[in-house]
Amino acid sequence: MFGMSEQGSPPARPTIRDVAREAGVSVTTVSHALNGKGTASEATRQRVLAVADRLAYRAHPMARGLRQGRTGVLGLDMRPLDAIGSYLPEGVDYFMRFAGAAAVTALDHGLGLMLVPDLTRSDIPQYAHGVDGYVVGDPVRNDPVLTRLLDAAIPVVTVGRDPGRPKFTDWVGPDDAYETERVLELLRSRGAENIALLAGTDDNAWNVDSEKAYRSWARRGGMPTRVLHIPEAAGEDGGRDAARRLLRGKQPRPDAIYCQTGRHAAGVLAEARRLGVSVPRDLLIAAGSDAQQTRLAVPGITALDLGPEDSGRAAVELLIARLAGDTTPGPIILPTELRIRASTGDA
Amino acid sequence: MFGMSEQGSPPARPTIRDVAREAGVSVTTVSHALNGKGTASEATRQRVLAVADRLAYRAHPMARGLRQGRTGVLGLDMRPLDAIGSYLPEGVDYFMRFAGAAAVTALDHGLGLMLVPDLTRSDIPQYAHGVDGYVVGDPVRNDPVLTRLLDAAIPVVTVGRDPGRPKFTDWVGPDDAYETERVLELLRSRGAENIALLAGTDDNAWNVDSEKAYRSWARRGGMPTRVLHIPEAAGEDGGRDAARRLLRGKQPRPDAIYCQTGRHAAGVLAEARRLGVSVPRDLLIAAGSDAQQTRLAVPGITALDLGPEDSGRAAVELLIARLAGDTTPGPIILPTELRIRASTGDA
DNA sequence: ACCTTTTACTAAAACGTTTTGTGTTGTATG
DNA sequence: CATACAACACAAAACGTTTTAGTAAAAGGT
Repeated sequence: MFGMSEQGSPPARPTIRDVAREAGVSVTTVSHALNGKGTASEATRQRVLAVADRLAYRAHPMARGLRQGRTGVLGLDMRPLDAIGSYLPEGVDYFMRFAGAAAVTALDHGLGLMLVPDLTRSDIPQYAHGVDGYVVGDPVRNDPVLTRLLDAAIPVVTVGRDPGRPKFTDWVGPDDAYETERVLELLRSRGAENIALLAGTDDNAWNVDSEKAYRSWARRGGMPTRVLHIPEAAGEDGGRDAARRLLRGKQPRPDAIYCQTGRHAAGVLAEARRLGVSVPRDLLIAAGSDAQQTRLAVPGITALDLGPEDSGRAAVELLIARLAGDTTPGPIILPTELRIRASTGDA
Repeated sequence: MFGMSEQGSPPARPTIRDVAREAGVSVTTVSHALNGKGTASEATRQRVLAVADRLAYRAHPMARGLRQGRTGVLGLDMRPLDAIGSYLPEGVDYFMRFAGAAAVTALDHGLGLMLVPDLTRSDIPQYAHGVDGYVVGDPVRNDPVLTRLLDAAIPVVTVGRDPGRPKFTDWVGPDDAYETERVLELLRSRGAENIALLAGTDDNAWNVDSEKAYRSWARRGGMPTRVLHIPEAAGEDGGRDAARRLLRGKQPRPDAIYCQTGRHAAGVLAEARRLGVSVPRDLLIAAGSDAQQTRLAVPGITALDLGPEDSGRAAVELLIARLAGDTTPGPIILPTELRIRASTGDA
């Protein structure tokens, strides 16, 4: 106490001790007054608040976090981040809307959201342990990040399920199978009889469940199936290549193509046009994920708007509920919007 | 010491005390061994590392941050975040590339990046004080967030300068005046003799310096000037309205329009087409910011790629340098790329 | 042999907050 | 009058790590 060198000059940052000294009470009373705990009288409380305000006192989150064992910060595994440098705006659109909604939702609960670059690329960095829980998007089968976080006993909620963890139910997201059939039904109602699927190659539930639903739906409807697996990272080029094979190959030409990603769909559209295949007259196109490419294409491409804002919001809320001890079973299924555009023609 | 209930069962999360106990040394020696400090012998160090690895020990960032007075986390003021819910992807593209590069750069230095929703909307939340410094983009004149951060003695670097703070030099970004003239020179070289400027309404340096440069450049070249101020949030609709006024008004019709934002430019293009004005034959269009809209437009719109990745990288690096005590004077001027597309015709 | 420096280690303080445990006083009730 | 409870406050411990301050022993120099 006598060694406190701050006696000579004001501290750079006021601490709870400064407030206690000026208010003439103990640090316990200051803490109680500021946090609505204990039994401080109203008069004491007001005095404390006034002093804290005058000194611009703010609790140090590190100290508080250390004592309380939680920090008030959530982590967001920023999975598509690596692609930014290579200029793949597919993830940009979806992810930003998702991250934005997540951040706002966190803030509404007085929490922060920390962007953590793709944890699949490196071990969990030191600072990333200082969060109360994580949101991870589109886990792949037996996702390594999910493994790490679960091993480290860090609470986690995913968007989409991990195909290799059927018992992990802390996830939110659309019913991919149902949504896929929804688009297929639209294509059928617009006259399609031979629908090809352009799937991605990531081993995540989105791809897995959508393809499974496609095959099941086609079989039940007595329709032919044709699936091409194109890496998500191939983007529009991948879509173009696939369209060439589908529209110029030896097999019967499909009259509709359902692409998982909007960029694949944009590539298919561009190549169809180049090959003289008219959309939507000769070929219908739809995408399982809305993006700038589907919105700005001419003609606009019908797409499932997966509602990244809803996903971000729901994921954060589920994580907060889990942190608060809520054990309501997951998953939380979210609706989507089917944005009908010219690529699927008129009714 | 005798009250330590963890004696009966292993702690949920190993602490440095557990490592010390098992390695048979003090906690000081563990800390030194793990952090490359002190004078631990090599044999002791190896023993400590082995125990720490076996116990999966990781320092608690809160405790470390409290002791060291820094956390290893940077904050990013996510200014356009609010617009996400209203589906304005203008900011999405630029911001995501910016934030992504910033996060990766931070990680490369072992630091984290926390997204903090627009601080202009609320006071700095508690958690947001637990960062070592901030990156703030496009400050407006006497930016309130900058004011708050500087008042709280939180280190800050901006992308773009604050027009009301000529003495604040901790910023990175392009030389907006120079870059504006560059585009104007291109338009002139393509035959333009009457260039209109579509500026934004945010009172930030980007708008201020670009307009000033435009007026100065036109006066020096004996060219007429015409400036319309359109709110950034008006997006393509704003661009369309402006084009109507410029192309249908009583004043002489411009033969080129330079738009600050890519969305304004896309709106101008759409309206010109609707009015039967051919681009680039009758009208040249250029944008001061590259975006999906400028890239995907038909014809593609010539635009300045402001290099958000470079900005994000440079801002984080300058902030890290400042935190390390580096006092090299700012600002750090960054180059841009002029992406020439069909909207400005051929050479 | 003696003094100084280096090696190798430790105990305790420090960081700033919240929580636990306790004491005093006043009031209500049997 | 005695007992129980509530109001109001405080001191100290707790949280987990890093840094400060110190000591014993070994090594090096004169």
